[in-house]
Amino acid sequence: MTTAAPRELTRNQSLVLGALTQAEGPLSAYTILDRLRDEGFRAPLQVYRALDKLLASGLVHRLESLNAFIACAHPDCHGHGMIAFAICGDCGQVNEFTDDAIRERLGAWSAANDFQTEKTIVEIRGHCAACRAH
Amino acid sequence: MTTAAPRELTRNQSLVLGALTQAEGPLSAYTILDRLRDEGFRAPLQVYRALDKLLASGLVHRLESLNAFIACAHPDCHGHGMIAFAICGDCGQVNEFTDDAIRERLGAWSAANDFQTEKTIVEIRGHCAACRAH
DNA sequence: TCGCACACGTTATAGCATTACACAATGTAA
DNA sequence: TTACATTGTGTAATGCTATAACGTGTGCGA
Repeated sequence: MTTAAPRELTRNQSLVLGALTQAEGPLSAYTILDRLRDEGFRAPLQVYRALDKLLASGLVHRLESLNAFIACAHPDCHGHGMIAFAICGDCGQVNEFTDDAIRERLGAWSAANDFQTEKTIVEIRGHCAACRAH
Repeated sequence: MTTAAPRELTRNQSLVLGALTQAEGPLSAYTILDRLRDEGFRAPLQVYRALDKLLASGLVHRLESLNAFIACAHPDCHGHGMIAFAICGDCGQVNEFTDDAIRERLGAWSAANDFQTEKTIVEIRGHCAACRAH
């Protein structure tokens, strides 16, 4: 997997990335929009267009099971092929991690089935230790 | 992981399951609704309520990256903890499979991080062999 | 100067999911 | 039997997520 061009960010892209970086958890596109109204954002498309670029460059990840977005937890080493997320349904905290064995197994399945992988989604939903401690 | 109670299906649940079984690929809730209008379905909630039960019993799976649903490909052995899907972005075909190594690695991460897993999502998006052959 | 690529702004619309209220059928404990 | 809880159902309204289809402006290489 290769890292996308780290081209300079535009104003809108920087604002969206900033909103996600400041947030302590994932944000929906519409929540981002609300948080950037003071900066002049008026329409969802302004957010989605910025997100498209940020996703392509690996600076932001999409959580499919949440329809939400989060800043990459490893801002220096984006671009690896498989990223997994553990999502606590109680506090909303997200833990980002990678696992070479999982990546290898998914790669093996793709090879065995002649399937060309474009994106891999691994998300585990559950309850974190802190929340389970009541 | 334990299989949910295989209680008898109601009429609505049977109709929704039937629509998904007949379909050759995943269906959105609104597509199911359209296909069941002749059976008397009028509102999205009729579909979503039936889907809730079918998902809980393992007869149907939700594809998070597609916001769509598909009948379980192994109707006899539902209830296993991790199911992976390979989704072709061209033809829409979905391949369902399991992998003990992946399940084991995700379980190891959960144990190491004191995370109680409730649901695991593994989806790979890409292009199947048939579609890549033009 | 022309044409192209890209980012941006706005309005409208499409697609996915839930809330809220009302009613009927069933099972069960008092 | 009465009272209550549970479960499934029907309908309308609403909310959340994402994209289509316009048009504008700017920078840059041919």
